[in-house]
Amino acid sequence: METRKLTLPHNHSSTTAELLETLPSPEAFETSAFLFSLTSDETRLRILYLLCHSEECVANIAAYMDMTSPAVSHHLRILKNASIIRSKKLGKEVYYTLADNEKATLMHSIIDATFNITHN
Amino acid sequence: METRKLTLPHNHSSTTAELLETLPSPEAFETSAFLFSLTSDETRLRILYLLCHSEECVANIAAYMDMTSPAVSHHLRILKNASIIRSKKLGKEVYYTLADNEKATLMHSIIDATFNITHN
DNA sequence: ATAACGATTAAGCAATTGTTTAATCATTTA
DNA sequence: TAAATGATTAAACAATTGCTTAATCGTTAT
Repeated sequence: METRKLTLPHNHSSTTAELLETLPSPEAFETSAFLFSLTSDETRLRILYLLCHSEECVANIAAYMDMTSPAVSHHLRILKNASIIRSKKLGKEVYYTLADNEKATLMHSIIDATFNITHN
Repeated sequence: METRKLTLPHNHSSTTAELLETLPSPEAFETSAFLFSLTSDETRLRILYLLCHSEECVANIAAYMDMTSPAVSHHLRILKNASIIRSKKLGKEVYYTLADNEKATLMHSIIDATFNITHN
């Protein structure tokens, strides 16, 4: 395993050098940024918020969002691929809701925390 | 004030209709999505993480990120405009660090919470 | 004063992303 | 079996975004 030796142009403080030793892994940064990207789109955030509080079929989500079903389907696939939501098929309809795992719970609480600040 | 009356195509459950009454405001969705967009870019997330734990000048951030200073400056401006970081000028150098306000604290704790999951 | 250095700005570009439209798949109903 | 309905897929397009390069601004040092 290769580790890059980093020499800063200006050595102002010692904390930064120490910090570099205890850094989250590149994968942690990558997957964290990806999780944030899921809710960085307003449309997707609204869909996810809805699914945090109910279980709905695509047609209803589309009506609620005032969007076409292909557009909604696109966002649902992104959230589903990320394992943030789950789906079940009943007849012709596919019902989506928040998944039951650590990542989904994290996203839910992050959204709630943000709304506590941005509300009003 | 106009409120849109929404009729869902399929009325499966009553919870969704109730949910629509207690929805966060459109502005809350907008500003929340914007906050998430700040850390949805891996580069910006790494910069913000660094500034959560130290105060550094642009040249050092650029060295740490292995990026050009214009590229770093671009991300710093985005974070600064969002009031997540603050800057002070000392001589030729501009030092950046996490801002001291509710939004910045929120972002910091959100990042920490996410790393707790994505780490390993 | 002028040269050097750190930082920012601006223009151009490549890549990514969200939406539209049309077509297809799957299930149910007539 | 054929028509209708809900959902997904795919291609095309517009808009956004992050980075590069070059130019400019501000401060310090020669």
